[in-house]
Amino acid sequence: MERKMANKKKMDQVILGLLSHESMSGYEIKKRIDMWLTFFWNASYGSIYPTLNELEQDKLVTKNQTSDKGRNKNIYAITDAGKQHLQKWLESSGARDELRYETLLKVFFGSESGMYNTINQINEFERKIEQSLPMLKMAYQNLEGLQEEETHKFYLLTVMFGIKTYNAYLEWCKEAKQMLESEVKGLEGDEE
Amino acid sequence: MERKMANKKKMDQVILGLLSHESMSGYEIKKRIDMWLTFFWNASYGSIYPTLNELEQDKLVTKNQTSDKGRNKNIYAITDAGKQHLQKWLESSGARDELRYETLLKVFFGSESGMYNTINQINEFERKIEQSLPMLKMAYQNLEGLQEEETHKFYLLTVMFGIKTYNAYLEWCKEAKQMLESEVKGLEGDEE
DNA sequence: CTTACCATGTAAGGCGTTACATGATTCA
DNA sequence: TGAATCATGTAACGCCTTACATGGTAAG
Repeated sequence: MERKMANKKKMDQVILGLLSHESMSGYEIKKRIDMWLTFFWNASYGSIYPTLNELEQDKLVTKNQTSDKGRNKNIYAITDAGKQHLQKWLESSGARDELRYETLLKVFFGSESGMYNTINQINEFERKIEQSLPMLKMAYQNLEGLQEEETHKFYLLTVMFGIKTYNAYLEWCKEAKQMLESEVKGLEGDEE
Repeated sequence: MERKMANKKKMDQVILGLLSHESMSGYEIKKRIDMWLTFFWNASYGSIYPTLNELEQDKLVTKNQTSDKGRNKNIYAITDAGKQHLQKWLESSGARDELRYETLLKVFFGSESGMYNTINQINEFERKIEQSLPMLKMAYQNLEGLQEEETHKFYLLTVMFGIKTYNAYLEWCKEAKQMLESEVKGLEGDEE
């Protein structure tokens, strides 16, 4: 064992990271990921709950079953071993940063579907970005005011990353559409 | 069947797209992906060759076995059905654009490893970007001169996207490190 | 009363990489 | 002669989402 991989499966670290800030349930972990990490990381229950069990078996977290008004809830807490595990990963090098943009694929093959279609695809992309930006900007403003908490500084950095790249995306959308539209004007009169 | 999915597996479209430009072998497809799409899409032989067989069975491509000086080579060509399939996808909406940046995860949990480590992680990220940018800029300059070819306009758009976002990343690296370093200066004298 | 949310989990299966396996040719 | 590149493919397996399954509580 241990021959393959050496990479992948970062769910462990995401969960340990969140638990290092605060003990919580699997359900709450999912909410935090969707709230704070969704811009650059995603997770489903189908990977969260099994991972929590693995982490418990490896003694990196402990499970505390509580019942709040008859409703069962498993609160997980990180152990010292878990903190060490997290730290080791945080200090390791070789981070994998992956982009997988179907929109760019469609743009790349744009000659097969024409300029109008490509413009439509860019518009759809632009709308998605424009819808996401306000949330990032709100997060930015909220975090700016909460600088006393050590963790917030780091949250802020990731939010800044999101805002910067999304603004770059929007600029690109404008320029790309201009390029494509200037092409169309050159052909003026050819279309009915 | 057809109940699940409705999304995913874009390898078909990537291959059809490349073959719509030019007939080629699986090996050559891999090279093209690594050359042109690597910034926003990746593929391995383990997914290319099986997909080519599926596409052939579905009559979306045809295989032509040739032997070039005793060396066997399978040249694939897109069929009319394949072109229709590609077109349908190009014109469909709901593109999935996904980012998965481990570096940002490490930054987000930066409070657990400290400012120095986070700066190191950002430096590593910065170096990777700085190494990739020259290739994108070269591609940009090459494509600018070849505007008569219809396909090149669209290649250029994706290259522009890459350059713009990478520049935004580098800006972020600078700002992020400044924020973290100003923090360190505030504590000057605390370290031995 | 019914919708939304809280809460936990499993099963199936798609997707894609890694590693392995093989062998020819080209170039230094 | 040995390394790099050309060229094709498979097996194993890890990762993750989707869909399913269940049931309680809060709010309108």
